Amino acid sequence: MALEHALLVALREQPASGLELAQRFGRSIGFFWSATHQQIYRVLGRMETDGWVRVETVAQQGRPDKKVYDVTELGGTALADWLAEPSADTPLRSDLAVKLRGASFGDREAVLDVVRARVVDHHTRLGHYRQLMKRDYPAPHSLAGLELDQYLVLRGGILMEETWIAWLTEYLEAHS
Amino acid sequence: MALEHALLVALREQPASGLELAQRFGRSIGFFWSATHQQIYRVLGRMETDGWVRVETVAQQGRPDKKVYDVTELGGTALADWLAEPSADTPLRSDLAVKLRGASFGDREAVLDVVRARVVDHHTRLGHYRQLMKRDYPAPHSLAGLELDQYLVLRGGILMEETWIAWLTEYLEAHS
DNA sequence: CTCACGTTTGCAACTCGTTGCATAGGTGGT
DNA sequence: ACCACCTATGCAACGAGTTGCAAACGTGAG
Repeated sequence: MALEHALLVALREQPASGLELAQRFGRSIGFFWSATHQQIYRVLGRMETDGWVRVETVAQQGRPDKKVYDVTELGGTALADWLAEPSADTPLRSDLAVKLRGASFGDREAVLDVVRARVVDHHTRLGHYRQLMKRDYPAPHSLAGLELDQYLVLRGGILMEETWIAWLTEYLEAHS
Repeated sequence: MALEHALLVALREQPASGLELAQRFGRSIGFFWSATHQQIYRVLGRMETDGWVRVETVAQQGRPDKKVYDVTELGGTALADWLAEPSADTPLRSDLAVKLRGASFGDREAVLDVVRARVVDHHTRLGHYRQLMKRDYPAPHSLAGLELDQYLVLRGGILMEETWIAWLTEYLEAHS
């Protein structure tokens, strides 16, 4: 699918090793895409044989060598092509929504507890995002290009978290 | 993951055949969970061997027989158990977000076109949801139990669509 | 020196989801 | 009769994602 392309975007922003990519995915890009290190290694290998990335082994002090990947010209055009493709919108895949809908068929109070726990999660994440926002983009109106895009994606993460909280709160209030 | 449980919820609402389930997933429950008929057939088969559902072959006039599935007691308790489990929140997995972030590395105008197309999609879907809302739940405050839950999930679908539109609109405006 | 620990890379097995195709019953047109 | 089409069920193959484990390298503690 498109983990390839997510990696291309990440590597164009900054060349990195597999593990560094995995860590970055836990942060910024990971708002909208996640991947484990095993998956990343496998895909990087495939991308290397396809000639989308080149690799350079870098010695480190006090640590094993790392293999730093960078995007080739071929990879760059593959990315540009993909960016221009129409993208089908993926249905949400939320198991929590299924639980909300099915609450009548189990212990409703237990489901409400599950929902309350998730509200806490979303608040935590939202707090984290807002902190990033304040730290990295204190003056959004002066941004342009890559930085503006990064800001806008973080902004989307915040909007999504706020929506989850609003929705789940509405659910809890309707059932109280 | 939890397609099993989504099917249990659907079948508890109304026993159905595989194809009917696939069609319903294109609608109501499908706001937050989708599945093709092949996948549904496979999972229904597994659920039958596990004793979660029972099956009854129903003759129809002018059509091939269909196999109507219903939830067993064992399936009911499996569902109730799952409903009470905490549910980890799934990262969003949106390839559009990756494109937004990577737009600098390709043709920005092309990416904006992709975004505009998606805004249209979301508007279409939102219109559809609002129509369902008006038709099926004209008086939300009088709802309770299963119907209230169904209403609230549809409500969530609407909130999500509105958020997508708001976000993508903000993106377009920032780049104009 | 050895052992526990952390880092980086990687393999293997499994599950889940998608795509393409196949089969079988039935309708209606020519 | 034949063909095109719809409904309903299903198989097989592939690709994507997850989980558990392992190997290789280095540091620091005892």
